[in-house]
Amino acid sequence: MAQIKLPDGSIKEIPDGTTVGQLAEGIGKRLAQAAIVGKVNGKLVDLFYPLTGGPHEVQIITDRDPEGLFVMRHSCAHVLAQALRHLYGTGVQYTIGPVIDNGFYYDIEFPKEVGFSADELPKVEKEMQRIVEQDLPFSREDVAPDRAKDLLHKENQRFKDEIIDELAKQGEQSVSIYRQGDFTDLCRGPHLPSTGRIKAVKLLNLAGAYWRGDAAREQLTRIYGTSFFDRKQLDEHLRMLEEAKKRDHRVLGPRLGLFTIDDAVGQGLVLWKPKGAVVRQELQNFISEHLRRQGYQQVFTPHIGRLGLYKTSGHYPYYRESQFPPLVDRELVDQLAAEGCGCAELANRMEKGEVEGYLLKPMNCPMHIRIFASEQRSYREMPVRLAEFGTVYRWEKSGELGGMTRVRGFTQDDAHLFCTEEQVSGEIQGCLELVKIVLATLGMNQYRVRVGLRDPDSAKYVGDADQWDRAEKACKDAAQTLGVNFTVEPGEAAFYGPKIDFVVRDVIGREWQLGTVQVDYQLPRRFDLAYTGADNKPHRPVMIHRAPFGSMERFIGVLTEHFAGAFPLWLAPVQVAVLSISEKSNAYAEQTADSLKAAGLRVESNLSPDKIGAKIRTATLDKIPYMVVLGEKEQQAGQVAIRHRTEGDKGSMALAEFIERLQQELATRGQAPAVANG
RNA sequence: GCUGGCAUAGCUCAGCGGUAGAGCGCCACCUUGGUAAGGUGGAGGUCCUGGGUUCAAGCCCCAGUGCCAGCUCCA
Repeated sequence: MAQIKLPDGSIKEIPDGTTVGQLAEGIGKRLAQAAIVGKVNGKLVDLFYPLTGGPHEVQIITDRDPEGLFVMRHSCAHVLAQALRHLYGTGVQYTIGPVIDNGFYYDIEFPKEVGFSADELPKVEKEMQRIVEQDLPFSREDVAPDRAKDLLHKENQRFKDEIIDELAKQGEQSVSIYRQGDFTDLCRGPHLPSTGRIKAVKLLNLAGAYWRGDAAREQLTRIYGTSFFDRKQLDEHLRMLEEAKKRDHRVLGPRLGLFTIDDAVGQGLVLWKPKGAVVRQELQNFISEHLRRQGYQQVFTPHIGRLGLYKTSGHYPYYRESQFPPLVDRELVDQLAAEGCGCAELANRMEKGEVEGYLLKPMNCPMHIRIFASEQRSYREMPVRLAEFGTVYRWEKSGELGGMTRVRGFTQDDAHLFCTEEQVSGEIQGCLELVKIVLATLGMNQYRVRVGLRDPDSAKYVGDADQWDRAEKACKDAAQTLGVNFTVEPGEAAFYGPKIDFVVRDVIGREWQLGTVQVDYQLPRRFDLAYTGADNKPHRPVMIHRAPFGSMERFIGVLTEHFAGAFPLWLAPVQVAVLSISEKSNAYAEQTADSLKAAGLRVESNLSPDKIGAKIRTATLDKIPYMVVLGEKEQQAGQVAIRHRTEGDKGSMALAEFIERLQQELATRGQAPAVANG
């Protein structure tokens, strides 16, 4: 007899060899019908998995469990590969087909004569549907690795060899083969009882992918799909994808006049248009207030600096690939040209440090360090906190660029804190507090925090172990004090010190690193920085790099999506739209707009001959927070009729009162709604 | 950088190897209106760039550039 314990705590005795499916049947008919797979002692197994001995903890996974969806999607990947073989012949090579967030994919190598395109996805879907309707049962066979290879060779598959060899090397005595109908695949499983359990499947797009993620190896076609247990959920998911597309900052940004990226200017170089500049300026003002409060000092530094500076910092040539090539000193170029020096030779000499040149700065820190080093420093003035909205340039590979989130020139809300060893902990806390204020004010609560620590088994880190221990503890403590969920990730530290990253997810599900706080022992040493201690001896300061927004470009890109372009009043490029009912009221409207502008508000008037409905629609689509509707009625009463973008008609009030309320809302940065009903 | 797809009016997109299209936007005129689209007319094109095939190329071929998806990378 086998002993099993069910999730409700009940204990059952069943004959040895009873399958999970049979167990489900014994519990209830409906459960058996809904059953997808079983979970035995925490491991997912097929319904035909036999239970023996025990005691085992057994749970029946149904289509209502997340694991059920996972298994179904995995089975979908198999059906996809099967359909492709039906349509494009046995020359179709299938490699790996895992489940991912919100779906699955399969990496395929098509025979050379097949030019597979996205247009054919519906055809493939139809074939998958046919396979689903046949309701083919999935079966499993456990075989020795060599036997598995033979089986798959019979299916014409060669990629699987490599996976099987690896499993064998890991000591696996047997591997599992799954089959449904005429399809055979190496797979860990488990799978659905049969293909008929797939209810709603949709192939989404294709993309290139490398075999084993290695650019040197075969290029495969990755086919993405998703599936759900009912049509409604699939439709809802597809609708959400559409919705997400509408929030995409690459669409919204240009439409709302925030920024443009112009091929004539260059790839990955952002042109901030007037409305985008307003948003950026407001954010910078906001953060500057907090910088002053926290005792930062603002500095400005140039866009280029001598190559030698970046050799000292270690940025050149170590990160050469991700920098724009150096600018070479004019006189030297002339002289070298006269000598007949070629490009290869020039690069060579530059590397060796024989050629003077300038680098478009990839980071601000070396220049801030030189500011710190420009004076003799006493422990009494520490910490020194130097802040700059500093623009840096990085040579991102062309395929990496996109929108505002991955660009070649960007402005960091950067700062470098030079402090004593004892001050590190407090300074980190101050940095995190700032990030927390920023994100809270903007209502961005969907972020995660990563504390990157050193890998204890690696020797690549600089600084002594004591320092590291203290700094890592300071980072962890600060994250704890901050009161946010954070993960500790050993091996994720920079080589020069531990770090804390804030990662935000955008509407398409991509994650972006925004704010970052990093402790650095390396640069103070490379630049031989020192301050005089109370003991009248020189001491090495510790540096902290921090950027709460990360970069203005990326931050505003993500922020645009976060608000779907509808910025809160304090950030809105246009805060109030003044709309005249008819041209008879244009004069009153203009006068009102002037008063609003005089009060410091950003105002746009619409005095066109459009009807009021159309004007309201336009202003609403432009995401302007407040509308002032002005007709003869308002003029006679000496009032303004207020409409809020999302809340609709707010009734009339005196202009002075409206201004007063807006100013209140601005003062609190929208933390308290200003124009309430009435 | 690699693979695939795409590139036509300011925007979103149709388009057949044979005279370049629609909707929105823009401009003008009519209308002077009351809380998400009033009507009419008009302007606007290097069909991404450079080559090639063809009597004829926006369409077919080659190369380049850019964008999108993904891979790889991301101090």
